[in-house]
Amino acid sequence: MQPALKLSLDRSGPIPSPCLGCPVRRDGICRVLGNDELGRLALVSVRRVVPRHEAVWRAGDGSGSVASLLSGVVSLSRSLPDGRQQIVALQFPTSVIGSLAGGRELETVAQETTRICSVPRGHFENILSRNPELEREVIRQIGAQLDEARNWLVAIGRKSAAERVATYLHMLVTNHRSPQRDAGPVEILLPLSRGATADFLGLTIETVSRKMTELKRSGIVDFDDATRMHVLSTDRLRAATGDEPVLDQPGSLRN
Amino acid sequence: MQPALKLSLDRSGPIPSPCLGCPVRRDGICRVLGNDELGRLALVSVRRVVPRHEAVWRAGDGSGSVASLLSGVVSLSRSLPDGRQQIVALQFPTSVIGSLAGGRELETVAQETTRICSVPRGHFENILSRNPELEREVIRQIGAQLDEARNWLVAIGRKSAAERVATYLHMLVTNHRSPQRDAGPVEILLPLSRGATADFLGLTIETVSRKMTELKRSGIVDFDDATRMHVLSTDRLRAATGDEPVLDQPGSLRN
DNA sequence: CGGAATCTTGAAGTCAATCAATCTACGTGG
DNA sequence: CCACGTAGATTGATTGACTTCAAGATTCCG
Repeated sequence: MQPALKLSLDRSGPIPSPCLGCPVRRDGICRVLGNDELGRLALVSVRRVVPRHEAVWRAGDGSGSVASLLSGVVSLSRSLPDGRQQIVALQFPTSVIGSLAGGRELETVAQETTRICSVPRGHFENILSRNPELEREVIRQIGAQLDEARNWLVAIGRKSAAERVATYLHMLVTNHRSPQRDAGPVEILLPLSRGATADFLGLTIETVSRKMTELKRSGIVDFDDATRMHVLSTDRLRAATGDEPVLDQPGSLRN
Repeated sequence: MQPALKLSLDRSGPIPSPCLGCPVRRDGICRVLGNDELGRLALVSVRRVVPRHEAVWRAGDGSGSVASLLSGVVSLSRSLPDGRQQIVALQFPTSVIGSLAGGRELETVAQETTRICSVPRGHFENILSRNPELEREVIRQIGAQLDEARNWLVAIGRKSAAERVATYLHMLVTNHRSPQRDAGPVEILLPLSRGATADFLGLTIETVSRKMTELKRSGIVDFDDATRMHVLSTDRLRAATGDEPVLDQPGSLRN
């Protein structure tokens, strides 16, 4: 990465009020904008709270918007005509969702109570074309999403059910405590219902449930209830994902 | 899309000689460059022929390049430490491959004799930062690849073996005769071996072979040999992909 | 022509799906 | 407050699709 270019030379002006104390100000896509552009963006942006299990927007709702995820978790999914469904991505805060390139029609559903900061597509594209730094940031974001989609492709295509579940849980751990060093037990609230988990992992509800029970019985994780998980050994969980060369850690299951 | 902006006002100058008669000149990513920039790009570009089944480059070969596919077919794949492999994308001519955003280390292998036009990553990024139109084109490309990866995620995660094979064959048909209207039998040379097809579809060689035989026995396609296919009914093939609402076409199999 | 890959085909085995209860959590209203 | 109803989750029994194992058949190339 290079030092910021001088193209948006308008770092002047006050921070627009809606953006003051925005939870995503530091890591979101808007961080590359000067206060001036940020102000223009803030003028057309709308904050919205989407309750758990409600659609953020419908698969093909015309014009479309681009939004930043402020909090919560959102699933992007696609269905076959006979109803089979696959979640193709989970989005966590600071991610951008909506009609950015690709334009594939994806069902976008809040899996937790979710707050977004939404901008009409046209406005976003205007600001985009004026801010090369923003364009590079968009490329970085889409690239990261492509990378992730391909990683899941490997998981869904080649991993066993147990490995997929472990991979999902391990991803939650990684997302939770960013790049922090591992250590003691972590408590994590699973954002997805068993059904959504199944749709994400290309499995059935029953299989997901069974594999979670196995992970629990083998002492890798524990559950207070269906959504409250304790990770007892991050190492063994990672070993169960199939992503690491096995060091013959006893108890690592692959079925 | 908007009419070309006046930013690269240097459409002047002669077409650089290597680009004269380039098979990708019209549809490749370079089409958005003026002759001036194109000339600079041509100076640092290298054409290369990669024989079937050879690596275009290795998973992590340092600096990296960005290349346009001139002809042939390339697979991008990722492996688990125990050797299980998944092809995460097939790339056809006009596509860009290499270290563009995402940066995930992917094994890149020619599945047919393949010609590429390659540029060192640094040079490409320089030209990229000078040409907003090129940046927008890159966003478009990555977005399309994201879209495709997600489509395959649905296929691998939720479709039966028979549907996956049909989807693959149908994709080849679609790629072959661009958006042309369907009609009589088409002959298509399968670019992937059975093994590579299995790695692409998340199946085994045997299952791929069996499903192809079933497709043949049901009269949807025919094979002269393992790689020379005749599509007898594009409609029934499409029906077999699972992507279309079924109109109760007799003979459409889903097992 | 011969030998090695690659592909096809068959038989047996296994993992995950399906079918079917049961259990738990939660919200509503009596 | 507890009975009741519903939705989600777990658990068990069985089925079935795909894999694995094992021969053959075919193609490719020296």
